[in-house]
Amino acid sequence: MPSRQPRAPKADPETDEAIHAAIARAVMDGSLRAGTKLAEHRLAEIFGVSRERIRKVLHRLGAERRIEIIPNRGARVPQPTLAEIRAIYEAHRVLEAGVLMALLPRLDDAVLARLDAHLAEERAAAERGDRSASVRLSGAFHLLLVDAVGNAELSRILRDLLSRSSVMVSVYEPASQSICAVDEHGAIVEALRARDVARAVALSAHHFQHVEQRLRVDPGPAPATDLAAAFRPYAPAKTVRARRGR
Amino acid sequence: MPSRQPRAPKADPETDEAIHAAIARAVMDGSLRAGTKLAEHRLAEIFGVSRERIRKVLHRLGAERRIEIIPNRGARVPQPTLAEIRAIYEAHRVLEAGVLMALLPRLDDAVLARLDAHLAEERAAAERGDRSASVRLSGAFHLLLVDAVGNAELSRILRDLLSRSSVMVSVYEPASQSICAVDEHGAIVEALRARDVARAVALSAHHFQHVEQRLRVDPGPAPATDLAAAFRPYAPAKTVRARRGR
DNA sequence: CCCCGACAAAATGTGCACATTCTCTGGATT
DNA sequence: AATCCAGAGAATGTGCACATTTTGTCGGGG
Repeated sequence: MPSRQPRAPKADPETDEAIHAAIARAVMDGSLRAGTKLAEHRLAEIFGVSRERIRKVLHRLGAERRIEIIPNRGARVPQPTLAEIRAIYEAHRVLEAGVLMALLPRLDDAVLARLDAHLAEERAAAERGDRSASVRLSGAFHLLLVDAVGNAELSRILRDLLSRSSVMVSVYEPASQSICAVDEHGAIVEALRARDVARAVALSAHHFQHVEQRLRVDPGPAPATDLAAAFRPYAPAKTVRARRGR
Repeated sequence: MPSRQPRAPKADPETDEAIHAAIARAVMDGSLRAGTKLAEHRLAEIFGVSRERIRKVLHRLGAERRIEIIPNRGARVPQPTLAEIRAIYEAHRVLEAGVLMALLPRLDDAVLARLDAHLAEERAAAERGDRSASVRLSGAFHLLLVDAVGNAELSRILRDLLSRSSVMVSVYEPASQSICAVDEHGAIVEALRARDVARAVALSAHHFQHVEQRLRVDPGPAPATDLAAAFRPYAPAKTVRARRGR
């Protein structure tokens, strides 16, 4: 009975994390078309792991609201409504208003120096025309603000919102324009330096409304629907079989 | 070889939800001492289900930050530091400041009427001396505020914070005092009615700081550590075996 | 007397096989 | 001709057995 072969001892403790990050990234940067089905068996083949492991990762992603899981019907890449996306931006805006008010008592030269340094980075990226870096740094600016408050809970909540809003940027945001105008970030910092909270809050709200209004009404063309292609850098070549002409 | 008995076909679709709710409640209302180990096998016995089902529920609770899961070491009832609890209250306070500002444009007679009705309920509970209802209604007041904004994301975030802060109330909150002074809630509503946002925000902040300062430094006596006893209403009697004199 | 290493027991993690549910296709009936 | 039902195929859900890791204990050495 125990004709059991030794079985590959690849119980990497960080494999789960890698798969989780890979799927989260693919969903967030738009490599996978909204509505694409994430079949457990396909993903298990692509990543070369057992189905149970994929299953666990998928459920975790579902709990994080990064993908959508329907009982007995599997996981799908979510297809958020424009209204839902605006709701996330609005939540971010409301939260940041509170953050700015809470930040005032903790605002010192060190924090302002860090913000100035970050603004310099943002301007450099904008001048280089590096859109990818601009998007990343633009988000990091808001994280810098909330981190300065020194409350881990707040940082975690805002980080979550930010990661989910960045999902849709690639779909709903017109590529021709830069995401966050650096000047708007700079204006917020100046208001903070002058300890004018009301103005900082107003600038922040205006900033977010600016971003919200720029969102396109209809989603852009679907990027890709082939799972294997989306995860190519992570998939061993041999596991990418000829896909069925479904 | 297939001497497999039919096996109880109890694949209730709502069993998971019931177990999840039971454990969440037990953790949140303090039936289980902070630090208590939640062994999968014990819980499986108590609830009369397979270990895998408990496992899934436990991991979900961990993702929701209601319990603490350490890889290869199992799940425990979290033992938050006073600092962590204050951080949650602070996050709630910062968030509510933003909520109050966002609420102003949406504030109409209907919302004010709902708030007034709620205040009446709170006062009634306080006069009855019904502490349990007071705690519940006090939390519901803040939910009412955020729900009035009409943003599902904000409501979800605040609901999560509230459920986690209510965990610790039973541990760190002195039982002799009422949780939220109804008058403080009433004052916030009055400030809103006068459309004086600055005052409403200040009152709200003062209110939360009031609650934070009342927290006891040292946790109270541990209520219970016996899993079977904590889940008694959910556990079939026969599964409650004589506990090992560990 | 204290500390360290190894062994044993128990708890968690994982893969596999089976059960259940859903989807899709093909055909018969109204 | 359109609709509905039935059956096959495929995908998800679940329990079980085994592997791995951790923890508590005992014995020997410093």
